[in-house]
Amino acid sequence: MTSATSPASSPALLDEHRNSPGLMLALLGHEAMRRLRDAHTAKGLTPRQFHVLGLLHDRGPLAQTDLASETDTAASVLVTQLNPLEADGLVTRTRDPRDRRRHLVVLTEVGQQRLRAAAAAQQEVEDDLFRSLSDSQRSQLTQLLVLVRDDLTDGNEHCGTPTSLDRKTS
Amino acid sequence: MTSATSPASSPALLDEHRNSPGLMLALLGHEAMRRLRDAHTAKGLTPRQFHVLGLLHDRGPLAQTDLASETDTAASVLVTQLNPLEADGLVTRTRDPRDRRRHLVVLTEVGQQRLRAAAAAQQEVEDDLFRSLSDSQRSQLTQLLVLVRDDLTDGNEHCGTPTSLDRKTS
DNA sequence: ATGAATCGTTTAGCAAGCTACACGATAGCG
DNA sequence: CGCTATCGTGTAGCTTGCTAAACGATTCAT
Repeated sequence: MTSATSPASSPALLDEHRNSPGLMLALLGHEAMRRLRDAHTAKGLTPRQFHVLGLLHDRGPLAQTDLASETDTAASVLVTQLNPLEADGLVTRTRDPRDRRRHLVVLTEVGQQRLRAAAAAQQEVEDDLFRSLSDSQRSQLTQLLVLVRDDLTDGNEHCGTPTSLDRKTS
Repeated sequence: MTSATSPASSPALLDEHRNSPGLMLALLGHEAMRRLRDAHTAKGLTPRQFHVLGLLHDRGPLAQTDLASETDTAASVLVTQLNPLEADGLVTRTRDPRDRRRHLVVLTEVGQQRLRAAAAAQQEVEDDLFRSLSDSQRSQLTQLLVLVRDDLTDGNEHCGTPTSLDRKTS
């Protein structure tokens, strides 16, 4: 009988991990994503669609290939995101006169409105998420997250991290 | 050279949101979860299984109902997590003499070893995630995340947030 | 003009995670 | 004794998000 009812040997592993930044980041991030997603779907958009609209807003008309690479989605997936957008008139697809294989995706007026509405909803969610923080705490958190993200994306995009990045399968 | 076809009206929405704490939290959390998950599966555990083992470690033998409620999983799901654990000898199921309907789930020696190994791997992942932060920055981040989490779980478990919690179906 | 490559699209299929329901075994109440 | 509730289990099905492969249309090099 190893340890019937006595967690004798080692100190509480779980409680120690409960406040570990990694786990909290993962868990809170999950909750945050859930809420953001809900905010967007309430406006009739998937997160990906929001991302696409944002890209079009900031960069002007783009071909689908560009959108696909920017948003890191397979072309075949992107199509399924664009179809409802076009059907709802948030976006138009017109053939690129220079290269008639391409579809230029253009953000419409209605699309801009929806984008703004969704962005506002997202802002609300965010304010609610961090309502427990003071302004300075919130910007502190932002700064720290920026540091972590920039480090990670650097490691990702430059070469690959020494430790254990490019793990695809298995 | 702003843009090809004039996103004239409003300022860059996307770039503004790129550094928003909510989005970063969601994205980084996603990445963190992916890495933690990978660390655990490399040790042959699902995150849930890790959670279960941790609970057993800290609280001693538990009945499945207790495990289910603690980990917030349906009983029928818990079973599918426990089966491989028992098959691998990380855990034993014995009938509770007091209530022979119950199965007392006990963490074995091997289970403890696996748990510790997985915990170590998780620690590694975490150190890698936050390698860009100094010690004080890291504990700052931890503190801020604790604040946010405690506020959120309070709102969740006490009553329900005023804004928009209990959204089940839509 | 012909063949190879590219862009967009469609469809089929997979995988993870979950819910819902039915079932056998046990407990406990009257 | 029966009736009802609980615990653990298995199974069937759904959803979401993805990958892979095939295809028509177009471009481009030769």
